[in-house]
Parts: sequence; C-alpha cells; structure tokens
Amino acid sequence: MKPVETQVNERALHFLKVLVERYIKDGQPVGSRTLSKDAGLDLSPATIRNVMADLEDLGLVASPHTSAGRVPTVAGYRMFVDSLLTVHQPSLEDIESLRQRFAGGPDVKSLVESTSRLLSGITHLAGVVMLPRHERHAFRQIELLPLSGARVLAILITSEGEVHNRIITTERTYTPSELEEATNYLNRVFTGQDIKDVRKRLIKDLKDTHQSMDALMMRAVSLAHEVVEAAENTDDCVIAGQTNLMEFGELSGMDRLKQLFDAFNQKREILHILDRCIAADGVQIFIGDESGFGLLDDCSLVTRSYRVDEQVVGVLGVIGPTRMDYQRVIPIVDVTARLLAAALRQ
Amino acid sequence: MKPVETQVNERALHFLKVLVERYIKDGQPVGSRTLSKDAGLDLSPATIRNVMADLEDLGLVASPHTSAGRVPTVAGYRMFVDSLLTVHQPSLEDIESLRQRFAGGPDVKSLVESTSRLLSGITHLAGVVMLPRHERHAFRQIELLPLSGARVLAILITSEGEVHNRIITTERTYTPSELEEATNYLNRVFTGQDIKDVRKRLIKDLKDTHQSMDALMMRAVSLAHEVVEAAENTDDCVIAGQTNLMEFGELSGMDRLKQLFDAFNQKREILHILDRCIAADGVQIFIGDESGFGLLDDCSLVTRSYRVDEQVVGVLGVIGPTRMDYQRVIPIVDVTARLLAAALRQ
DNA sequence: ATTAGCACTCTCTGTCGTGGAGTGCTAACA
DNA sequence: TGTTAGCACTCCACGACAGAGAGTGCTAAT
Repeated sequence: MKPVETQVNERALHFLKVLVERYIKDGQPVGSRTLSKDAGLDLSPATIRNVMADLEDLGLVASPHTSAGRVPTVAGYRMFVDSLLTVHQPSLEDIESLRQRFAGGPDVKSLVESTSRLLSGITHLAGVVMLPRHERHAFRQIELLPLSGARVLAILITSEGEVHNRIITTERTYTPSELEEATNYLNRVFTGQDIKDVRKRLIKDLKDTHQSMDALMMRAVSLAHEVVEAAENTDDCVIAGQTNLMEFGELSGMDRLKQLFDAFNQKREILHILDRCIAADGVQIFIGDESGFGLLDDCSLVTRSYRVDEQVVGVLGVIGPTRMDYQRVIPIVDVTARLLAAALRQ
Repeated sequence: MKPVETQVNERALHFLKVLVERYIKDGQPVGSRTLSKDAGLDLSPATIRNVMADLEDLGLVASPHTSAGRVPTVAGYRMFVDSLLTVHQPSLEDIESLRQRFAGGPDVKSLVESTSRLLSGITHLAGVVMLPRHERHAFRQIELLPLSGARVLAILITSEGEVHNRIITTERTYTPSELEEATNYLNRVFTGQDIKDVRKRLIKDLKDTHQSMDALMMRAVSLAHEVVEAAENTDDCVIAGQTNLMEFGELSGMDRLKQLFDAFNQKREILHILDRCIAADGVQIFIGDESGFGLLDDCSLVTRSYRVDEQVVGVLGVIGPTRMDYQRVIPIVDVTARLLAAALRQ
C-alpha cells in the first residue's frame, strides 16, 4: 500500500470525526468553510472539498442537495462510533450525580421505572429498561385462596420478595380446605427450588397425568403452572421520556412520530430488538436502519445488558435520533446499567 | 318578551346546531352559503349572514378572520351540548359491540387498562379511566415475610382478591417466628373488617402506644399500617390512546402537544380534574378552558363516574379536541361506565 | 498536494399578484 | 318587517419570481 493513501485516509477520517461532532451539535449540514475552521489543521475550504468528495465516494457522508454541506450517513456514524469516538470514562462527578439521582425504590418494578426515567431525564432521549428475567429466583411460597364464584386467587412469592398474583377461573368451586390442602402440597414439594426447575417439573407433572395423583393435586399443579407462567412471562419493558423525541426536528413528521409512539406502546417490536442485545457484553449501538425496524430508520439505539450473579438478566438503553451525542450517551448507559445491576443485587 | 325575538332566537339556535355539527364534521369554518344548504330551512345566504352576526354578538360563534366562515366558541359548544344536542340512546347494536369488545381481564388493573383502551379505540380519542377506590373492600388476610437484610415483605389481600404488596425496611431483623406471630395477631384482629375501619383502628393503635401492647405487636401494627396506606393510595389513572390526539390538526403544535403528553404522564393534573367529576351523577362535559387547566384549552373532556353498590368509586372518560363528535362520544362514555361498573361488580 | 478563483446549483425568503371564499352593508322587495 | 340580491371589501392561499446566501465542482496556478 502506498503511504500516501493511508495518510490521506487518516486525515479524511479526522475530518469525518469533526464533521460528525459538528453535525451532532448543530443538526445542520456542515460545509467546507465551517470544517476548515473547526478542524485544527490549517487547510483551505477547497482542500476540504476534495476530502469531502472522497468521503462521499466511500459512502460515509452525503449532501442533501447540490449546495448544502455534508451530513453523515449511517456508515459514517458507524465508522465514527467504531473507530473515531474517544469514549472518555465519565468523570467521577458524573457517576456521583448519577448515583445520587438513582433513587431506586425497594420494589423491582419501581426501580426499573425510575431507572428508565433517570436515563431519559439525563440524556433528554427516550429511556428504555427491560424488566429483569429472574430465572434464578427461588420458589418461596404459593397461596391459593377461594374467591366468590368459581375463581381462585393464586399468589406466588419468590425468595427475592417478588409477588405475582393472578385470578384463575376454575371449572368448579373448591372449598377452602381443598385449596389449603393443595397449597400445602405445592409448598411442600416446591419450596426453595429454582423457579425454572419448578416450571419444568410442573409441565412434566401436567403431562404425566396417568401417574397416581389425586385429581385435586392435579388441579393444584395446573393452577400453580398458570401463575408461574405469568410470573415468568414478565417479558416487559418500561419506556420513559418518549416526549423528548418530539423536540428533534428531524423526527418531526407527525405521522411518523405517531407510528413510533404507537410502537412504543405496543412494546412488541421494541422488545424484539432488545432481545437481540441481551447476549452481547458491552455497550451496543444500532444506528438508523441497523435495527432492522423501519420506524427507527432515523433513530439510534444505545443499549447495554446488565447482569446479576454473572448472569445477564436484562437490557437497558436509550432511543434517540441518529444525531445523538454518542460520546455523552454511551458512558451514561454504561454506568446506569452497572448501577441497576448493583441495585438489583441489593 | 316579544314573541318575535324568541322566534328569531329559536331559529338562530337551529343554525348554531347545524353549524356546530358541520364544523365537527369538517373542522373548517363554515360559511353562510354552506349553512344555507345544510339547514333544512329555505333561506338565502344573506339572511343567514344576519343571523350569524347575531350569534357572534351573543358570543356563540366567531370568525378566525374577516373573510372566513364562523367557528363555534366555547360558549357555542356549551349551548350546543346543553340544549341543542339530541343524545339518542346508543343503538342496541352499539351496546352489543361495546359489550363484545369489552374484554375485561380478571384483574382490576387489567380491566381498567382494557377499558381505557376500549374507550380510546372506539372514539379515536384519548381514553382515561381512574382506578376504583375500594373503600368497601374487606380485609381478608395479611402476610409478613422476612427477606434478606432488615426487610419485610408485607402482603395484603382483600376479599375481592386484590393483592397489595410492599417491601418495608425495618430497624432490626425479625425472626420468621416473630413475624408469624405478628401475622397471626393481625389476621385474628382484622379479618373480615372493612379496610377503612382497619385503617382507622391501626391509626388509633399507633397513637395509643401507652396501652399494654407487645412491642412486636406494635411493630406489626405499624407494618400493617404501611401496606394498608399503600393499598388505599392507589390514586391512579390509566390513560390510553394519547397518540390519537396527534391526528387532529388543531392540536398540531409540537410543543403544545409535548406539554400535553407530559401532563398525561404526570397524571397529577389530570387526576385533579377527574376528582372534580367524581361527585357528579351523569355524564359531565368540560369544554375548552372550562377544565381550568391551561393545557386543555382547546380540548374537551367527557367524563362519567361509575359506581359499585350505589357508591361512586371512580371516573372514566375521554379527552379530545373541543371539536369532537359529542353526539357519538357521550353515549359511548355513558355505556362504558356502566359496563365497567357491572364488570367490577362481577 | 494545495489553493484561489469562478461558474453553477440549490435552497430560502420575501414580494407581488391573482383567484376564491366569505363578509357587511345597502337598497329593493313581498 | 323580514328577506333577499347586489356589490364592494377583506383576507387567505397559492404560485411565480427574483435576489441573497451558501456551498459545491472544476480548473488552473502555485
């Protein structure tokens, strides 16, 4: 390779960096004149125009029209976050400020909610936190209580103090003593076991109907199965600060925004995307259409999984316009994930 | 009074009615020509212009500018809904369709949520449902469970099968047997009583510390008090379909809309307004600034309280632009309130 | 390799004029 | 006296147009 070319490339990338930073700041196409002032190098606009032409050929920048400045493309942002970005560790003050504003409620749900609000509040973007999957929680206690009609209130308590309850309509009414017996049976068999194991065992029991088992116990198993399912299917996430997205001009199409908000309410698609980040280790970034979800085409997603006991239990992050301040947002997401993990560990 | 004037007034009001209906339909100022065709009466535009001038003097209509048609003012809408509107009972089919789409979950929370969605879905406005105040629920059972650290999980179950739980940090750790004893005590004393009475009794007990009472029992009372408080302070509401409001041109100011959505998220202001409707009996309507809440200045609010056992327990309704189809919305809100009440009665 | 100069392109903004819609007023009419 | 036709007037919406500003691409000079 010729040394010349690499030198040019390096310089070009420097310009790309400056350009992206500038565009993130102003949100307007940046021209050669501006760039020549911004970049430390002492080069004339004309030179920079040549470099820009190269970058455009490489697909890293584009111009909205003939005589506007250049704007980063998705590939440009990608290059920026991958190689150009200097992720300075957040200052100790920043961490401290985060920690202070991190007012975790005692409840997991409220903890997650306030985390989401914290993220959105501090970044001025939309914050999203997936509820932790508590695969590791142990079954502590179950309670089956008769209600009026043929309905049973099933309450499941895990060792972490989480309570899941569900009202189940049964095909016949059960007497309190019947339910008590069933409750005792379930608690005797399952207390202390892993929820995951309990679930497996319940499924197995449901299948092996032939085995010698009281019809009532059978029904108890079925009830328990329902509430355990409900407890595990807490596949949910909390999105906060959607309205922050209304402040960005580039997302201002009312119909587009409505669709986006509707998607946030559905949560299905969002969860689907978050699921894909759950395995990854560090901070993950989806830029523009990289998320594969049309509505997020000019948005970016910065996520980070969080883990408890060496096990990934969830994902959190922010959603904002592609033109977001990655440099600031990335460490914030990073630290917040750690804080949440620490809080969950209690 | 001169008979002439009343006759004129009556006709004028008819025109007002037609004008409002037309404006609700199109959303555009309606002129004398249009009105002359729309109103059954065979009058020329010129005549109608005179009538319009009268209505404008009365403050019932206004024109955005010299040469646009007329638009109803708040007073005009008020007159319309108070005296002009013919609230036809909703057809049996409508009721049936509502009843079908009324997929009430077994859980109160999910019931309220789906009701709110139903309201917003069927009216294309924002639906809002206040959670029922369950003053009348009876205390059924309390459970105090030790967690790691000096924390106690308190679970309160009402006779209606509602479960409230709260994690309480205590000043010292309690042994399981201590907590069991406390639990037994509380259940022995309170089971079957009205929650409201329980609350009173707890407060009294907390005050009368001097009376001969075990310190542990005292602490138990205090824990119970906390969770009962939490259970009663479920002063909350569910808002669905906010995004529907984005489709109305007249609310299209991005900043205004953002403020409105933020207010929806806060819920405080909304709850405050809903509170004022809780006493009223039938369908209540706030038009424009009548709500006294600046952000709702060009919105209207149609609400209806719902009752269980002859006691008002909550309010539900819709929020939309002042230009909403009152004729359609009012009966829908009315019927939905009844359906929700019926579902709560189970 | 870099730069100055220049022609070119495109957007943005304000102005102007026109057509359309609707009003208010006046005078005529039943 | 209520109703109507006619008319002048006002205002908005829309398109055309021109000028300014910004920025590019190319070429030729350094």
